[in-house]
Amino acid sequence: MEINRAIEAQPAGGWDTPLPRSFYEPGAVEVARALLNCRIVRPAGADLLIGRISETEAYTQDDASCHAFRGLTPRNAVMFGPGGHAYVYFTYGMHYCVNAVAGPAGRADAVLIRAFEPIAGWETMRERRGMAPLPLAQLAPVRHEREARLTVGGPARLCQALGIDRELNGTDLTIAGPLWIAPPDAAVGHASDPDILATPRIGIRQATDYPWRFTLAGDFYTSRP
DNA sequence: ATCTCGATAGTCT
DNA sequence: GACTATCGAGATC
Repeated sequence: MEINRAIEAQPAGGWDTPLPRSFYEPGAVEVARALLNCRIVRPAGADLLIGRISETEAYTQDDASCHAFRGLTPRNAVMFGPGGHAYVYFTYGMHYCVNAVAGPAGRADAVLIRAFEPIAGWETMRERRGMAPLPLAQLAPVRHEREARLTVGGPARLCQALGIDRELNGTDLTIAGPLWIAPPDAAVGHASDPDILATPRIGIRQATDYPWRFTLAGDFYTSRP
């Protein structure tokens, strides 16, 4: 297995220390693998929403299913900028999805964040998703079918849980602002290559055979392989 | 567990 | 005018 440069370049740090721009410089496939287990962080008023990224998809500018495949438009403009920014798009008349832009400026790659494990702020996430609060006795997220529906099973669910909409399009993910991505928790660590599952991407009609959807073997917080 | 379908609006041909 | 990197409800097995 080849060494993942994006992971090597990643410094140690807490949830409050965003990954640096250099993390996003490789292409979408490499960054998509490296983002597994990293933490997506979203301040929400008084509390903080944090999730452990558990499912990603890579989109490269050479790939017919990528929004940037047919060139620059107002919608996909942030994909053509430097890596480490959020590309948020609106689709099907009602849903938002978030990507982390990858590659250097001029290379329009992006990584779709499809699922995460709620780590902090799950009460707020449930509220935003329109789900009933859990019983008071439950002090932490439980690995339950109902709980998975919170942030797993489609990329628009996690956007709803985190309150991500078009206003966050273009957000710099390398600074601690309204949305950023931090390294994995030290106790969790980076995904090791042998644990990463690569399967076809979901919901596309072009280039359906590229195995560019990444999950972790045995991870509860991912839709079925 | 797996399916079909409707909602709903922005983007591009 | 067609299509969409979707979700949730409801039907059906």
